[in-house]
Amino acid sequence: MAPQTAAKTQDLSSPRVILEHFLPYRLNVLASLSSNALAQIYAERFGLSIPAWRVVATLGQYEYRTARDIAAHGVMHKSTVSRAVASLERRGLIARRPNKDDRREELLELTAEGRDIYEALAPEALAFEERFVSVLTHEEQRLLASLIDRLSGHARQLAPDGEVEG
Amino acid sequence: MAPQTAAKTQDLSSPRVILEHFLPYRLNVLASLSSNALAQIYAERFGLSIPAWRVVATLGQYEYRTARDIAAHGVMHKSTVSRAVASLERRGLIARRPNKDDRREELLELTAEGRDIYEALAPEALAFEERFVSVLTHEEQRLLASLIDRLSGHARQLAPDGEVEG
DNA sequence: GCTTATTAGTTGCACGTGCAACGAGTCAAT
DNA sequence: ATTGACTCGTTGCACGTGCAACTAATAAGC
Repeated sequence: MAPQTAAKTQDLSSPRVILEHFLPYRLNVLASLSSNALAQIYAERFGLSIPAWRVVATLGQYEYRTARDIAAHGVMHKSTVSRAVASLERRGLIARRPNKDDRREELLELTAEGRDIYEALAPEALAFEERFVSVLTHEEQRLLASLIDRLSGHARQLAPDGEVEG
Repeated sequence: MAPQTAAKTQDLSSPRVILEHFLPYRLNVLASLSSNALAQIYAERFGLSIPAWRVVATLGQYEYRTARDIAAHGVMHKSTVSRAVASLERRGLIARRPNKDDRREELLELTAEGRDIYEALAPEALAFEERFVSVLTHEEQRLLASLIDRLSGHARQLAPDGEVEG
């Protein structure tokens, strides 16, 4: 033991990251759990990848969107969206239509068949979410949502540039 | 309009998923934001992938662990861990030592060099976490942690089988 | 009008990852 | 001892994804 100071041996080792308490780690585990469980619904039953599901969900919600909007909104890389869009178009689930005002971009929308899938999927997704959060009271759900919102807003400032995989 | 009932046209369309309110989506976006920001630290400065960082962090915290433990604990696929371990071993950051009691498994530990990296990384990871959650009060942080814990426990029951990417 | 910078979207490439199949080791039953 | 079920870890394969470079279109500077 050091004679001069009362330093404990613990002080000589640097701080440790306790993974069970480490927020980025915990968030990723929880996000993966929810993502994978949800993916079983849209992957096994409709053959949709995660990005494809997001494109369908965005167009189901918003009617018309450009690929760029979906990428920014869904926080995905533009190449990821590009490939998901190409795949969905090959399957006849979405249609693209050039924007006459700016011919660089294309407006995307669900076809009738795509909307059928969305309308089959949406209730199941909502039902899953309900099961998922059923351990929390409504008040806790509301609180969690607001904490996530504040953290997300702050995190986007910390990582300012562009798209982030979601 | 239907003459008999006061049904609105809205009622004819199926329910929609509002992505901005959809918890699996929001969780994934937030997890990605934190993950990517954190990855800048250990990727750019130490050349570690996410799984490699998790192996190092686990061994930094626990001293000895098997690959299987790390996979289960870190919620990763065993092949993912296997490759991260192989890569870290090639770089001389971890060492493996067969378990004499059960020669199927190998005990992993950080080498001196691996520990150096961990000790450089851990304070930065903790500092990042602090910046990340600094928008929340301590009480809110504590609350968020408990909500995440309860959701994670519940989610593991919903998706019972095995490993989940983190 | 021309030149340069910027933006939407695509694609080749490299790489990380999940899956399934496999080898090696353990354990239980007989 | 032998068989069969199970577990730890590795690896071939296919595929999804990020990155950077590219095309086409637009916008800005002059």
